[in-house]
Amino acid sequence: MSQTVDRALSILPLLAEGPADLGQVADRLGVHKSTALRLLRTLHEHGLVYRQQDQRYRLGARLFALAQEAVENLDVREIAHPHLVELNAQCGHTVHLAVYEEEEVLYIDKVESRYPVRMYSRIGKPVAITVAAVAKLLLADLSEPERRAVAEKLDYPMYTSRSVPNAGAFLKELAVVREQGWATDLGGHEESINCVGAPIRGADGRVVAALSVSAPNVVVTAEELLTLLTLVRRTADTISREYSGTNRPEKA
Amino acid sequence: MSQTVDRALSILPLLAEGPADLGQVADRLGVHKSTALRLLRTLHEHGLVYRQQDQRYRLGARLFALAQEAVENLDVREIAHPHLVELNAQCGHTVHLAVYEEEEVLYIDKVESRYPVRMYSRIGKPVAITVAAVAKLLLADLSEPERRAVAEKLDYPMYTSRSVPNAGAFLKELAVVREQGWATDLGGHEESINCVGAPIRGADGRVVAALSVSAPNVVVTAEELLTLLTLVRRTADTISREYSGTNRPEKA
DNA sequence: TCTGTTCGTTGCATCATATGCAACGCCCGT
DNA sequence: ACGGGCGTTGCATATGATGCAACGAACAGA
Repeated sequence: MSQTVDRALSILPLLAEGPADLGQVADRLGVHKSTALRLLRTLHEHGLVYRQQDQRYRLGARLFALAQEAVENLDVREIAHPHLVELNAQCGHTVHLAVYEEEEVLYIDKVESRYPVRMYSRIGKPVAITVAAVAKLLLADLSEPERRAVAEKLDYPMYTSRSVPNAGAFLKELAVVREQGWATDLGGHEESINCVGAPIRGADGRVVAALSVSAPNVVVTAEELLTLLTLVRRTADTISREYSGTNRPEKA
Repeated sequence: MSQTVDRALSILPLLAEGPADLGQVADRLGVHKSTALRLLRTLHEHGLVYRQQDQRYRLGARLFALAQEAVENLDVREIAHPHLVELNAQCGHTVHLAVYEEEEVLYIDKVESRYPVRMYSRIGKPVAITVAAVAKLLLADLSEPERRAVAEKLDYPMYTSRSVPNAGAFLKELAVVREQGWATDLGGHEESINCVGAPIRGADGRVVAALSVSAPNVVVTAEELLTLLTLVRRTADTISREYSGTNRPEKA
């Protein structure tokens, strides 16, 4: 809506790909160098871009600080955190907390596994939306038309042979998840890793976040997965109760 | 330099404090509501702000994704990471990697302690600049006038009784660090935690990053700290060599 | 149910402001 | 010494951002 701001902001994803010099930025924006310069200067003043010694621009430090503050201000996260830690203490595996926003699912908290096997994931990182247990949980709660709309738009990368292959299969999976109130990812993202997840609901019953436990194939047998499931669901329910209690829902 | 962009970007730190509605944003920017609306809309289109159900604005998901991509593109981080993991494997404690940028020091990587005691820190979080070992290392490498300028500008919060109290003491400490080529934080941030750190240098000898090991007081005796020191320095030197080799310094 | 208030939204006329141009200066390589 | 590339600056133009005023919806109180 505001051309100037629009152009300025377009610079950020561009720099996220890697450092770029003034000319490159101007070209990719389709504007004159002097214009690009002024935009970059403004971004620089706000700390969003950083100028390295070779004069090329990179994304700047304030970006991290902002993302950091933002994530710390999420009330679900604050309430959930101690419970995630406890869950981790009980099962030892990696615990994730995720939310849905604007067609993306992203991790907002994580407690690392006690075991040497580590999952590659990071707070703020967009989740593999078509396969992750938390993603299924969050999307399953959308209205039927929304679910369809989103499912159609997604890509379905085959991380493994057990990844969800297409929109049809995904919608079917979402229906199951919606029905049963929990979700799994059985080697759909990484061959050797299974996850079990459960939804966290606000006072109005809508899913506001989802948590999951990720455990390596070798360690967790089918029965173990079942124990994990009950544990996970119990934790999620506890968080839901606490969240609904302390936190008035912002409108239904 | 660009008023419109400047105003738009001013909204971000404002929202970092917590969600705000249109009126609040307009007031704090000192502009008309319609103006604020257009700015927010533009930010929204780029995913930097998110509108929650109660219509208030929050910082958005893309912010995280951007910060994420940015940190992953740092080449020091990429090179250092395996060595940090190995260092962690050898000593078991939390390992941090940090860089200096625009008067801030921030963590860009972290390997968690094997022990249950966890430090509160997060990638992207600004470091307690006056006390952390990594901060001392990074600042010690600045030119003398720069050091003085920065030291004057800083606050010196007394996290503990052993925190660095003022600019004078800080500059003195930096001189020591500069001289000896390593740094410590002995309970200056958290009473019970000690850190040892060493600098990572580029081909031109300038410090490009710093790493540190953080260990709880009770576990690490004076002699143990010494073993950690040699281990830490060795790791840092290894990374320095690798970084200088593969990576032509961007100008001296 | 009606009324007053608050808050987000829209269209529009005005002019502040972002834009592109052209010229300059700098660094680097030849 | 010379030429090319790149970042930077000042300036005239008109584009596009701004504030206003009016509308509409949601809400509270009577």
